[in-house]
Amino acid sequence: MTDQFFDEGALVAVLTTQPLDRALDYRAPEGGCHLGAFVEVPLGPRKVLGVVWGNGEGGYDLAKVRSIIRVLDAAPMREDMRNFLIRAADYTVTPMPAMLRLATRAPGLGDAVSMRKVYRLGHNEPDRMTDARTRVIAVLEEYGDLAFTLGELSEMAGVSTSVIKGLVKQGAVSEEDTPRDLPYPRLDPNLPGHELTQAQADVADALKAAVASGEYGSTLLKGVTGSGKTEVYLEAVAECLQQGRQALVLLPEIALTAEFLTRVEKRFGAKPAEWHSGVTMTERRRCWKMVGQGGAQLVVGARSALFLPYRDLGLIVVDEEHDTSYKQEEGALYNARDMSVLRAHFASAQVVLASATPSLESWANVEAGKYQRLDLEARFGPAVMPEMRAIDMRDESLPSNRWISPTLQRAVSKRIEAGEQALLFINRRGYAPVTICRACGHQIGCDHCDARMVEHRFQKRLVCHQCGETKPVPEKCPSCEAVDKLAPVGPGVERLAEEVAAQFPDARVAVLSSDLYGSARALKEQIQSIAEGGADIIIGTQLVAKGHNFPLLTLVGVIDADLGLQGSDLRAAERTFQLMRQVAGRAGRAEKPGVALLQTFQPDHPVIRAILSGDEEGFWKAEAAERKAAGVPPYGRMAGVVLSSPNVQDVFDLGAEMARMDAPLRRIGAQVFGPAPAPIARVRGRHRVRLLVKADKGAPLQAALREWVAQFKLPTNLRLQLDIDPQSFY
DNA sequence: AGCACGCCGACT
DNA sequence: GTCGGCGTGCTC
Repeated sequence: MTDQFFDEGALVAVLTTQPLDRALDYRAPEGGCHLGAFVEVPLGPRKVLGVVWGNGEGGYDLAKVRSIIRVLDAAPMREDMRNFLIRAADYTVTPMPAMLRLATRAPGLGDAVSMRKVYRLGHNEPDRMTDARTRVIAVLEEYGDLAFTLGELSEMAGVSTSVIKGLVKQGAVSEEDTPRDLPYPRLDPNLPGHELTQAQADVADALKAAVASGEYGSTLLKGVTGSGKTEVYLEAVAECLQQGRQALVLLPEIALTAEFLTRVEKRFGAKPAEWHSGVTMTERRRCWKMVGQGGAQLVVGARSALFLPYRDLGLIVVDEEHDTSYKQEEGALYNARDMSVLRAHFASAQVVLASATPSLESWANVEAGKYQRLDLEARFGPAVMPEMRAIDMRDESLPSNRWISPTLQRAVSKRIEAGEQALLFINRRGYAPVTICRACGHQIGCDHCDARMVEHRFQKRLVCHQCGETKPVPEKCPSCEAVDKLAPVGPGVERLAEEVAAQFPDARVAVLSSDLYGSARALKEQIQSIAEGGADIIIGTQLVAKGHNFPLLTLVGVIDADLGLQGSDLRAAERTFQLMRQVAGRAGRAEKPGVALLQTFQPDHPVIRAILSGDEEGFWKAEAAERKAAGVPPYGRMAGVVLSSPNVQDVFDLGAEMARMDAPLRRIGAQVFGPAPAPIARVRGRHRVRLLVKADKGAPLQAALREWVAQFKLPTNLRLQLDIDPQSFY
């Protein structure tokens, strides 16, 4: 299947990353170009990035058609990638240029091939030998055919760079140009893998067989924490590499990559390519290029790694597939989990969705026969699932502004005395979620958003978790001007830490909250030191629910298990369930059995009961029945529309008009709800109004939405954002 | 997205 | 008169 070639001067359509609604015609440049080529084209007075998308459409004054300036130094975009982008744009109702931008996020894509000088042993003898020269030659001889940069070589030989330059002049050392972006070290899939139990080996074999088929397929790999999920899917990666195809492992959290890279290195003898917001520009460019040339066999990354130009992608693993951070919430709105399945379709690749607590979507896809399901039940070694119990907060006497019940406190003390670790989980960052005036009841809000500001005592400031705005804690109430009446209300991690310090004065306490660490590295070091026993009590947010291994941990206390149960979010019950199970899974991963204690005011709530009884299938079935009855995802389809503008009147007017003119939606049996002020009604000075569209599962929702939205002319400055399958409903 | 063009109010 | 506000339209 060779890609079409266009001779010089041929009329071609080029899709650019500029927000135009269609491809424009250009002439193929000198030397011609391939279909899919990354090119630079003139657009008005500017030069922009584009991709050769097909034959020219014609119909434009031929005299005005301009020529492609040049073909960029990158492998042409492959047909499966082009088709994937088209379908992804269609599904998410995203304009093609925005979709193309996701696929061209390579720093320096437009640059000329970047070269650097490397040095190796030359053919001549130097005119005379000196100590320094001898050392240089010795280093080069020792490493045989390997070449080094000037800096590397001078350091290894312990000589100044001028010594090497002198040897180059005489031909004793040769200097050559090589491309700056080098392939990643080869991964060896034939190295012995982790020893697997029979059950694990069976699951691994099933995955390997799927990969070996060379066809599309999806598998839900369900395994409780510590069941060896990672080891098992790494065997599928091994099979994929053996087939000579590329593999991608998506992780929801950058903080998890470092640990994962080490595991890959242990299994395959080298580190894979890495792609997320934390890697340097140089590394990203190398990764993008090498993925396209086949110089990277395995990529580990965040959701955007899905848009890299793989040459031959054979396997996508979505680890912790239920994690909400797979949903991109800004710009192009897509869910990397769903898009993985789409991409795999076009690439004839396998998808493995791994989780201890799968999303209801994936569970339903298994029920519908779309995904294969493989379970890893047995835990590694002697550890068993922790015992889970509720602490009924109605029976506990707890003074105000205290959050650790006497029962929980006793349990923690016991663990510390035994030399074990306890984890206290609270899903709120900062010191206190609300700052209230005791004189007038005013709650301090953000000046730019409608969100309440969260006190961060650590930073000595109030922070808006919506827009990031910060300000100092005011001395007097901004509303009634009363002095010294502002009081923090409710618990956050920082405040809980304060209480822990007061109640357990001799314990070593570690706080794990994403905003306390400047870098992923600092966070990783902290996690490492905790795992080695550097703390008695760990206080953590959401962050601790994600896959870290703490062998000494035997008690998990959930401060407020009711958080997230209430509210209108349709996924609230599901999230609470997943979170509780995961946090509980932290306890007793190694030899010692663990206990999880959930503080709750609603011990009889079905979610709390399902968690405590461990009846997972029961929870899923009950939740599925409720969603089916309500006609909501995954048994119905939803889309969100957010209108935003600096002008309040504009958003409400258009919102009301859109709700009224809903004929295109009614034709497919869909309903519109709203307009309502979006749950955060103001963000960065823009007023937001939201409408929700609900349709039947089989309804052609996207087409109807396009038709519906096309009826309206947006005032300048008013933005309309469509969100297919919205995740959050706040 | 940029950038030019063009049509209205305030000004040296 | 003309400077400059930004709404409208075009880019092969």
